[in-house]
Amino acid sequence: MSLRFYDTRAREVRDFTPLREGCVSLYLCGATVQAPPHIGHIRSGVTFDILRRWLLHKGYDVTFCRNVTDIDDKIINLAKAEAVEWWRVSERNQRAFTRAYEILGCLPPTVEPRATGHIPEMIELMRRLIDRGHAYAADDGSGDVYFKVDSYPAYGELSGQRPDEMRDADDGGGRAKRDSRDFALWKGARPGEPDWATPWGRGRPGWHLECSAMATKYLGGTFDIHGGGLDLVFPHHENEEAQSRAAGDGFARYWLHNGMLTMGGEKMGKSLGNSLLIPDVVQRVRPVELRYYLGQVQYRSSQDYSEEALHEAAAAYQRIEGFLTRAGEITGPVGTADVPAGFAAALDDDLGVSQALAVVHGHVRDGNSALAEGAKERAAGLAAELRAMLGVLGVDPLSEQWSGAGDSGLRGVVDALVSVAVEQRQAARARKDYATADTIRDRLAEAGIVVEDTPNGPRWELKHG
RNA sequence: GGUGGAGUGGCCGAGAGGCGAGGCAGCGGCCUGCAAAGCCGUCUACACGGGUUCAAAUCCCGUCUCCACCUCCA
Repeated sequence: MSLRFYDTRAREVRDFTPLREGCVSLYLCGATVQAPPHIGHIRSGVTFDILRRWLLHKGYDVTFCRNVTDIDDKIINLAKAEAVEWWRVSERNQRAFTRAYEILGCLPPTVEPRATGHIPEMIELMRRLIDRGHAYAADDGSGDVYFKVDSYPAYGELSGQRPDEMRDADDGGGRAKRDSRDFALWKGARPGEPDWATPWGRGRPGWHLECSAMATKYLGGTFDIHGGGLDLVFPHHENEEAQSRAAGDGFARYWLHNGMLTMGGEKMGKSLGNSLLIPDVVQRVRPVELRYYLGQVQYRSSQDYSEEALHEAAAAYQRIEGFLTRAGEITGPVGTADVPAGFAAALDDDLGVSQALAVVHGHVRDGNSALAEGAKERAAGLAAELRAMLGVLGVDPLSEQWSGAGDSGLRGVVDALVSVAVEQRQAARARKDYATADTIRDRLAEAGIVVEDTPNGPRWELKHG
């Protein structure tokens, strides 16, 4: 089966063929860095990280551009409230995003451009739009530049909106708009706010312009995939597409949008006061378990966060992890293999992770059976395929990211210490002194160490969560 | 008012005209000194009301409920 995606614009699943054979250009609307990320932002990050890993696995050369919008009203207002420069706010939050992506094991983007670093590109794009009659500088000398929506008949095609049916925009700043649907490409300077010079006066970027400018700079006038959250379809992506196409670019060939993360059925949002921040959540489960949780639901569905579901996901992940750990202990280091066909077919079909996970769990079950039967080769083969699948999903417990290689020095020490206790317990068991044996096991458990008796003797590991 | 999406077993979540996704939890069994882990079995569900069909969770009509977007938003 070939790779296919649900394209928001076409409103259907389409076979994916890249513009240039063997290469995929991918643009993701990253963050407007006005606050630290909550787990909804990171769900989006994980979704597109899985997409990227799958494309890489399939052999594509992926150029992944994830932008940072480092200036907007909220950033400016926050800076005012804190009496600091605007860039201190955006830098601080950008670092929080970067940390969060790292903690969750998202591969760094090929390029991560920031809006304010691309003012010349934005000016050039506005120039093209004005020359073609699709934009105008405000007559009032404010420095505002607007996109002329009625000059672009296809406006609304991406989001399925009909301009006539839309509610009147009320974006406050529209001082000199000729039509209420026109949107600001550029906002004229206001006292005490950052601004940059343009041929139409000083000012700062409007929201949508930066993505068009940066996407085309790094990926070309036409590129393969544009991704982002479902809440960006309108107006952000509609406006991006309008700007770029009106300027003569082809822009995105496929539009992918991830569903929202909700809490109690309501969208998680910075402004809604129901944000769960990454540092809080990774207190409750390990980062890899959070990633597994966020990545287990098909990306277009909304996902309702709950503590219970989070812990269920952690339990499911630990089961997978347990098999790989035991397989490694019994059969030796787990090797590499390709992913099973069923897994590949599931991911090819619009990133069907739930189907893919059914294959993952099937391998875990079969692998456990193989271990129990002493079928080492079979177990090793299944473990290798399992690792390949988990690698695509970004949750391979044996990968450098998650294997905890950093503690290896301490681990040896702990192993030696635990071994002393375990040997004493074995001695007690041998003389059928089960009270002593159980006491030792209980005390280790209190210390966070789980001892299991297996046909190959006792083994131990650290308890999670 | 417009646009789009969703309602599945105790819970999370796939699927999409017949052939029990998967996970978590529970229960029973095997294993174990007892556990743990694991394996096997079990709980057979698709918002509601009609209809089409040999057959509907899946198609059609209607109803209800919820969500997202149309305003900053991943």
